[in-house]
Amino acid sequence: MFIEVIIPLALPKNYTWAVPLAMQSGIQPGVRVEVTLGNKKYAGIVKQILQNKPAAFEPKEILNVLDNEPLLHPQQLELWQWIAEYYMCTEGEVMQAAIPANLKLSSESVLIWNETAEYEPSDLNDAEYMVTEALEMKKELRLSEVQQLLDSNRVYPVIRKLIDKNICYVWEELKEKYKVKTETYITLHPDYHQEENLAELLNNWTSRAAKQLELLLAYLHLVKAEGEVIKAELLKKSGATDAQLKALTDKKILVAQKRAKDRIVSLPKDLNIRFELSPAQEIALGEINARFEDKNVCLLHGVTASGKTQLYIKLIEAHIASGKQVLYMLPEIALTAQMIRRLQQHFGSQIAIYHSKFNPNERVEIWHKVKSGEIKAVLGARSSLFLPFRQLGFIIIDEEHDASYKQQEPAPRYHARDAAVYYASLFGARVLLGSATPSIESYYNCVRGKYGLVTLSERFGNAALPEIRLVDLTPLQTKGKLAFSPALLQEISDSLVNKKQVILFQNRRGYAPYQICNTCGWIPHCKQCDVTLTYHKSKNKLACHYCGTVYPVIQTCTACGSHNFIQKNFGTEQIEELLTEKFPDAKVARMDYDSIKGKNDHDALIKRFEEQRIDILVGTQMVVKGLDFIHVNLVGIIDADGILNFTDFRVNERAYQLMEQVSGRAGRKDADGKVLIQVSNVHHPVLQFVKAHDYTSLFHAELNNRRQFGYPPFTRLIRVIFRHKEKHLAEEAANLMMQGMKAGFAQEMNGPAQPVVDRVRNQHIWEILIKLPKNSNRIIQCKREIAQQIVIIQSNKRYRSVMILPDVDPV
DNA sequence: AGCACGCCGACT
DNA sequence: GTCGGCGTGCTC
Repeated sequence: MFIEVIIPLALPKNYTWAVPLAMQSGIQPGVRVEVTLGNKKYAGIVKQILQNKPAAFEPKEILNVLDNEPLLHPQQLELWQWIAEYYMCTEGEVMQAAIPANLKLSSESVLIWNETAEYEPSDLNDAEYMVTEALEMKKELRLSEVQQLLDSNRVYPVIRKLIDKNICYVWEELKEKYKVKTETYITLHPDYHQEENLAELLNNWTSRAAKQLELLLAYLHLVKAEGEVIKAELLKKSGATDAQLKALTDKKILVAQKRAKDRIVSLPKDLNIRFELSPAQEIALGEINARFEDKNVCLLHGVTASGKTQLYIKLIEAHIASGKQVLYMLPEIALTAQMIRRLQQHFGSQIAIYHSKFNPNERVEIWHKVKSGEIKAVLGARSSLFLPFRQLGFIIIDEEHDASYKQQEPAPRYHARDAAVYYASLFGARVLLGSATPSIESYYNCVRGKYGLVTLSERFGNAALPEIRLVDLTPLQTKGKLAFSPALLQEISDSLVNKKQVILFQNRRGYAPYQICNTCGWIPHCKQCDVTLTYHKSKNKLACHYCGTVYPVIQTCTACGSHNFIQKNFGTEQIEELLTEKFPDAKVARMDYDSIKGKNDHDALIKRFEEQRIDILVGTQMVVKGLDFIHVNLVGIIDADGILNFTDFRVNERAYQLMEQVSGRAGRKDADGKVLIQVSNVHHPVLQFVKAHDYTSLFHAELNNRRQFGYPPFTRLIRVIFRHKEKHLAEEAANLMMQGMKAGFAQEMNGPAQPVVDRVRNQHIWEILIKLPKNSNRIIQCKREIAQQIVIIQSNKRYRSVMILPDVDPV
């Protein structure tokens, strides 16, 4: 028997192993097997059983079958294969992204002391002697311990010497990292289950071991009160020690037993949570169900604060009731405690949360419970798509326009929304996309009848959409950029007087986006990236927002030696500072990547804002995503020009989404909301759409642009990225691909060109953009051609080290 | 991804 | 002369 196995590495293809007769009965697709590859061991996943022995090589035998039952269902393996093909990566890379870290095992080398070793200490150098000494004492050393001992990562030469000298040998140990969490519970020994036996024991207790008697009484008390007794709790409540308890168990009075304990504890379902849908929501719900009669995918276009979440809850309930599982995806950042609490109150232990903040052991437990079907619904970020659902009936992709559904780095560069639509088809499941500002692609799919469309144009509770005012900065900008126009200051002050809250949006972190030498115009740049450094006042450092490197503040201009720097533009940090100056009585807080360091900072800040312990919140993108604050009546966009002046074909779409979503934070309940947009380019067409909250007009205008310039949704894009620390090597490799594909794809190829930021972490970047007609054969052909070109280019050793990365459907 | 093999500079 | 740097090739 031979099997094709997926190894969690970027191997160009899957490898084949032989299965010894004794292990054959345990083999089926989806189980993990222990295999040797080179001189490491891995846990790979069986993809399929092969009928014939491969002719080209002699397969090695697998070492072990690691699971009694498959780790996943056939649909997951199918999804992996689809993602690998569609997004041009290996199945191993998909496996890396899909499986929780603690289910991926790889071996660690363990040095084993050779008992029969004979050696001359004088033959050994210092390092060898140190390791030998430690080995003789401990008999076993893992690679990491040797590294620690020698304070070096390059220990292999030393180990080689020791093996040569017969002092030790190496064993590759494959370790299961997942640990079952256990707790010890205490029961009374069966001898004392009879009342009279127990009474006798207590009555005849000698004066010695008073502490043990005390402990025993504490136990009896606790068991009466709680029904069962956990060791840790008993020791804590009685103040007894481990030794005293051990004495009682040794005397066979008490019994201590271990049992597995779930890490996943969910809130109990709150049965009092009942809510009624508004008439508009009822209608929308009916329409969604009607669309699902003949379409598998439906887009719910609901304005901000229209109560989409309530609709989701009703739909999830219905699907669970029909015995199916549900996946509810949100962008990572929108998975706030607020949201999680809301869902857990409705679904209790039926729902699990899954995102990057969960620890590896918890993820394994969720994995198994989803696989068994015990968990009915998952609320998660992008990666929750890979959970092993058994009977998936329904997927919700909320904020479907959000670009963070597309994974950028590393491979697989998949789009969770698009992959979800394919995944659902494997189960015959329905997909609901939700957004107040749908992506042009999804809305177009509705317009041409591929997806169903349901519109919810009324805010919940009949709240009005916020009034939007443009503030023209041009006449105000006599001496450089201005953070606050008088109009904005007035509105903020009004809000504060009325005890309302304010959100200010500025899409730049730090204090000043760049410093410039006032004498010669020189601007400090990152040494590794082609970007200006942002000044962070609180840390008094310059930071590169691309690679994260921090530099000391530059006092002297490198170009002219002058000490006269001025700061240009505003980051959130400076906005916050200026606000504190202008409104000394207001409580101001900042929400951006720098102020949200710890895992709970984000939730804590939201909570403080919710409780009105903050009056003005300044933030970047982070304030946009799905936050629901009822006391906000003013939203200010400090610098709309910064949003409108990108050079991407999606600028208009993005700018609209951003501004409409930020605006949506205002006036979510009864209060009138107001939005002030500060901008120099007042006549930018997108602003008119934002002002009128007119998504459909934006859509049609944008669709015309896309048609005219041949962009999605009328074409499919594949971007090929070339990266190398030598600029000309990356460029040459890109040119080679242009040449190589000219014959078949001359019309569709664009470039090579350098992106706006053409160097990141010392890597120069060149890109080719291919615009393909929506003809699936042609697209498949093109992908095949790209893959071939990569092989050809890299067979030339000059370009071996150039990174060539295909990115399908780039965002 | 490791890791071995193999070819060129700073040291006992 | 050797140790050790990392470029290149292979793993069923």
